Amino acid sequence: MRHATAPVLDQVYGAIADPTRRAILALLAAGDENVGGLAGRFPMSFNAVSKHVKVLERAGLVRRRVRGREHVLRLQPGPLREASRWLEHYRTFWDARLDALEAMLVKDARRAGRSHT
Amino acid sequence: MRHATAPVLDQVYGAIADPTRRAILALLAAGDENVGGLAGRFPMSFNAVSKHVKVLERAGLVRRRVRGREHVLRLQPGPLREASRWLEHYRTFWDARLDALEAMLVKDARRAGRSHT
DNA sequence: ACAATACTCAACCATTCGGTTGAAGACAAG
DNA sequence: CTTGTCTTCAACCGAATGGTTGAGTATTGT
Repeated sequence: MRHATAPVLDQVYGAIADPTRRAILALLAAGDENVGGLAGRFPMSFNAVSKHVKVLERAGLVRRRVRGREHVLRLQPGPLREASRWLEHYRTFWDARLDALEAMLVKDARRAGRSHT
Repeated sequence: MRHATAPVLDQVYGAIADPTRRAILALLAAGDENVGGLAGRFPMSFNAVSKHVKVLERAGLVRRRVRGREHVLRLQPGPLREASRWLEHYRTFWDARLDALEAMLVKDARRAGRSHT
């Protein structure tokens, strides 16, 4: 159970931990945009948005294509797939583990009930 | 497409963005543990681990039950399910969006090919 | 009663983060 | 060529993070 991709996960989960960045991803899902197009939709400076985009880019969630003076951003689904797979895998694993634990507790409770009857 | 649960997501994704905390969750999946039991497995101080546990607790991923002088931690799957659902939902959505976009590009390329043949 | 154990709390430190402003660079349009 | 537009870069700021150490608080064991 080794995490060769741990740094990627760090970056991806770190990136989507911020609501502004999740919103940017949601906007980009509706179509490519340049930085200014995104910035207009947030109550913060252009530069702040530019920084958020850079974080998403470093996490591999967004690709930038420079076209003239505009930088057009496109969603990049690969890392998200990976992050989702990791979470989903562990979630089912943990769920199963906790279900088993609960079943065990129920069994114990039943035994205890029988013993003092 | 509203995010009523956004703060929860912030905390959960923020929590699992750290490799130490992911490792703690993995350990707890193998069974309940107290803080010291976890701390022994990491190359950092007891207090550092205690802090990580507190972060996981605040994110709702772990529940603490004080039993005498020991604090025994148990995995709490609820928030993880939520985080996983969110990611999975958006992932499929984004995948579909990008597939559609690619299909459109392919169609355009085909048209372009026909036009200059 | 005393010592050891399992913790938390508080202070501190360096680094990162999320935001700002101001400047400079690259391109477009007049 | 000059002006305006789209963007990055750099410096700065306050707050949060991830780590440390030191002290204090319960609880357990002798």
